Parts: sequence; C-alpha cells; structure tokens
Amino acid sequence: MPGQSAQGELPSDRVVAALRARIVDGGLAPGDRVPSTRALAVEHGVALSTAARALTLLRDAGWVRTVPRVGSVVADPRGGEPVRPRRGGTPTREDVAAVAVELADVDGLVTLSMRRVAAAFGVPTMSLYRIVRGKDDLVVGMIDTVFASAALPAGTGPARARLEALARRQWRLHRRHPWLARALSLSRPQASPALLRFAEAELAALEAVVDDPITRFDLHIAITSFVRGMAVELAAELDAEADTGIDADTWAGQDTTLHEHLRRHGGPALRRVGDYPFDLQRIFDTGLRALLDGVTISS
Amino acid sequence: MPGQSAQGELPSDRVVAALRARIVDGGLAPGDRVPSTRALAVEHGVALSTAARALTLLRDAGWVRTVPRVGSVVADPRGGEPVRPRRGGTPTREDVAAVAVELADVDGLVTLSMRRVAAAFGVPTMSLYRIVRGKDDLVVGMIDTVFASAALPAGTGPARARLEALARRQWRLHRRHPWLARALSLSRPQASPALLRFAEAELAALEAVVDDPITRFDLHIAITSFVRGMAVELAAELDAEADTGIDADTWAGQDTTLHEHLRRHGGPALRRVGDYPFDLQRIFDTGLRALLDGVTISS
DNA sequence: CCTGTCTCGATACGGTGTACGAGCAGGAAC
DNA sequence: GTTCCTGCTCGTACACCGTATCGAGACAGG
Repeated sequence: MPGQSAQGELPSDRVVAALRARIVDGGLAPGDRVPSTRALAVEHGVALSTAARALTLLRDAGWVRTVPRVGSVVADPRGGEPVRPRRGGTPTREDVAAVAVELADVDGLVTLSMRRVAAAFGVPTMSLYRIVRGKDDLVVGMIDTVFASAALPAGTGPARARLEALARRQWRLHRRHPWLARALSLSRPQASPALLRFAEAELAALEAVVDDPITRFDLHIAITSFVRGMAVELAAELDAEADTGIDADTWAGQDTTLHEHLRRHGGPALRRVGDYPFDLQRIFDTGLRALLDGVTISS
Repeated sequence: MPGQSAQGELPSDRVVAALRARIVDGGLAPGDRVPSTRALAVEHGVALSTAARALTLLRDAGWVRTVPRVGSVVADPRGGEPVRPRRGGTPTREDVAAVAVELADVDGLVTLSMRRVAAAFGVPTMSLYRIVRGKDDLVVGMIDTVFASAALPAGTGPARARLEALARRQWRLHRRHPWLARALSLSRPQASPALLRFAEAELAALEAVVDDPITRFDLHIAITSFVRGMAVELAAELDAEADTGIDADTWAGQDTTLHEHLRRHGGPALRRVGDYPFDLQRIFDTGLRALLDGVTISS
C-alpha cells in the first residue's frame, strides 16, 4: 500500500537524493543557490509542495540553508550544527512527540492516528507532516521522548546493582507507557540519543563484569531484549485487564474455555504448578535476578 | 476504528451470550429448537447475518447443533466433542491459517490483509468471516499453526540441555517466520494448544532444576520473554536488510547519520566496544547461556 | 503594483477491517 | 405444486487509516 510508509521511496526523497548527489559531486558548491521550488518541480516533474518538502528536508539535514527572499543555498559543511529547528510559535518535533505520548498513554497505540494527534494539537492534519516525516517518525520521536524523560541511575557502586537499576528503570518506563513495548517492536532500531544514553550506561556497568568487548555488547542486547520481552507481556496483560473491565461476561466465558484447554492440552507439569498467582513484577524480578546471575557468573 | 477488533464487543457476541444464558438456565433444554436466524434478528434488533453468525459461533463452541432443514437445536452437553468442523469442500480454520502463514512468510505481516488471504484462497473476502472470527482470530490461528508445526525436542536427558533445545526450537521458528514476533506482541495471550505443549515441556524440564513451583513458572515466562524479545530484534534486523536491498542509497545515508549520532551522543563505553560484528545468532547464544546459567545456579 | 517564493490546509487516493442485508437453494408443510 | 421458511453466500458500504498533491493565500523585493 502507499501508506506503508516505507521510508525512502517517496518522490521527495528522489529529489533530495538528486540534489545531494549534485552537492557532493561539487556541481553545487557551498554558497551556490540551489534550484527554486518551482524549478525543482518542473525539473523532476513533481508538485510544487513536493519540491518544497524536499528543500525542507535538505535544510533540516543541514545540506542547505535558507536565505530569506533569495532561496536556498548550499551550506558550508563545516558550518556547525545542522540548523536548529526554527523557534517561534511553530511547534517543534519534541512538542508533537510529547502530545502524542500523552495521547498514547491514555488511549493506547492502536487508536493513535495522525488526525487525532493533529486534533489534540489544534492544527490541521497535514501540518504535522512539516514537523515529522510521517507516523513512523512520530513513533520514533515518542520513544525518544520517553527515554529522554527518564533520569539515569547513578553510575557508581557495584556493577551488579547498577545493571539492576538500569533494567528496573526501563521496566518502570514500560509500566508508565504500556504502548512502548509495541512501539519498539514495530519500529526499526533508530539511533535515538536517549536510547544511546541507556546503552552507554549499561555498557559502562558491564565493563566491570565482562572483559571481552563483543560478549559485553552481546549481553547488553540480551538484557535489553529480556526487558522488552517482559514488557510485551505486560502490555498484553494490561490489554486483557482493560477488556475485562468492559466486558466481564465474555472474559469469563473465555476463561472457562482457557481452563478447559489447559485441562485438555496441558500436561502433568503444567497442572503440578497448581494455583499460580500471576504477578508480572515478581516474574520480572525473578527473571532479572537469574539473568544477572548468569551474566556475573562468567566474570 | 470500528475494526479495532476488540473481541467481545461485537453484536453477535451479545446474541451468543443471551442464548447461552437461556440454555444454562434450562429455558432451553437439549433437543429444543433454538430460535431461527430471522427470529433472533428481530428479537435482538440485529441483522440477519449477525444472527446467523451467532448461531455459527454457538455451533462451533458445541452449544447447539444444526439439523438440516429444521434449524438449530440445543446440543446434549454429554454429546461428546464440540462438533468437528464440517468436513468437505469448505475450508477449515486450519486451512485458512496455513495459507495466511505462507503469505506472511513471503510478504510480511504488514501487507497481510483479509482481502489478500481471501484472494489467495480463491474465496470472496467476507467468506473468511465464516471461518475465522476476524483478523485477530486469524493471527492467533497462524501462531497456533506455526507452533504446532514444530516438533518438540526429546523430553529426556539433562534438564539444562532440554531447556536449551526448547529455546532454540522456538528461536528457529522465529527465524523461519519473521512475522511471528510481531504477531505475538500484537495479540493477547491466547490459549493455544500448541503453545501449551511448549510450556508443558519447558516446565517439565524446569522441574529438575527449580523446586518452588511459583519460581519455576516465573522462570518459564522469563525464558519465553527473552526468546521473544530477541525475536523482535531479529524481525527488525530482517526488515532493515530488506530495506537495504531495495534502497541502498537511503540506508547508506542513514548509516552516516547513525555513526554521527553515535559519535556525538555515545559515551566512552560505547566507543570502547569498537568494531562490533552484529550477529543475532551469537547474541542469542550468549544471552541464552547467561540466562540458563542463572536459572540453574539457583538449584 | 507586480512577481517570485514560501506556507498553509483542504481534498483525494488507495488501502484497511468488518457490519450489513439482498438474494439464493432447498426441504417442509399445506 | 405451490408457498413458506430455513440457513448460507457474498457484494456493497461504512468509518477510518496514512499521506501525496495541489490550489489559494501571505509576504518581501524589485
């Protein structure tokens, strides 16, 4: 589908790529004027707004800079930061992400649509697309927002305690934002500064425990995966609870069939567990302890 | 959206619940005729097809049985199995799930739509809804199909080896069906016979290692979560690879910005890792070893 | 004032899941 | 033999999604 949001196939990206190519070739030197919106439009056979979008993207990436009343000019590669998002009344990426996070916290990720975010923001739907590249990008921004909101635990003390604190911190984030697990599983791994800070802290703690740098990084990913896997379970649990509240009867019906299934297909080991108090916090604690035991044992 | 497919709120469920209530009350005894489709439709103010669907659901659940040319009749509770899905030319739930699995294996879960499944099956779209309850139900069926296709490793030998084999088997399933992780994270935990078989085997192996039944079940969930968390990573990796193939240029561009991000936001510990060969199989092995070390250590 | 440039927002497109109800084949009853 | 009435089939329609496109307006320079 066209709404698949497979980033990289959009017409504006083709224009961006072409211009970037001309810049790195030297065909366009720093200071040179880049073709105007209209020129780009006829040159590439696209709509004006598409060309305008391409220019915006180039500017946000730091390739060109906009000189008011003149046009866009190739930026100096040494020219410092990739242009701060223009301040002023216009909402920033962070603002939009923050609003979307609030919305998702209340209603979940499924009902989060661009239209709804825009409405909550008080702007027309399509105006969002000047601030974020699309829904995927918005979700990445939300993830970044959430992880940026979490303070890192102290980087001192015993390594084991630091690792535990870091995992717990992430787990708390998932408790607060149940959509997070689903969002992480849906999005590609993006380079999010806030996520990198967590990775950095965890790797630093692991240095005291694991010598081999590759194994160290492996274990970092393994721990993260464990936390996220548990978070997925948590999200599912919360969903189920929400459903129970709405429709207790149906749930009860499913419950009986669940028990029936368990009786029919579950073997002796499953039955031997008996009455099991399902408490994800305890499960998380137990699992994390085991995992960290295993990590520290190899030192 | 109305297609949110929150199971349990459908009008047909209300009808089902009402009829079930009348049956358990004794208002409708075994052998009694249940109201006809049309009668149900006017009684509950729903469409004919909704009423028909309700009857189908009741029959599949074994509450009633259809006497051709007469109507539906309350089934004898002792009457054995909940009615085999009628054999013959009509495709069964398993058939549909199998086709959907093939489709998802090739094209991924995102492009899997009811229309596409129906087309691949050669039936009209809406005919699927007589076989599965909706897309969520179809996905659950797909999960069940996949797990049912996997043979369980031998239930003998050292517990540690059995646990490892079980985790590996699940991991292999995720390698073969990259959509599986996403499907599991999206769906509620359903009582799937095939999944229960895995749980049973894992619990049996854990019995030799963990005495406390609650801790044992906790660790079972923890191990499963770890595997699934790693599988999510795997799915993301495969997605990224697919994108690279299609659009190497864009990916290269993202790569530079990724490295830039890493340089800017990554701390010393991240840099000290140096060149890291990203290989999820090795990461999985390392992580699993650590986790199982931690599990067996507490014995 | 004109004119080239940028900004904005409505509209439209192609997709989704699924509720709905008109039409159908065929045995039962008259 | 006709007329009901059954359950079944499936084409249509709805509400919603993400987002590309484009026309109309804002604004500064000449």
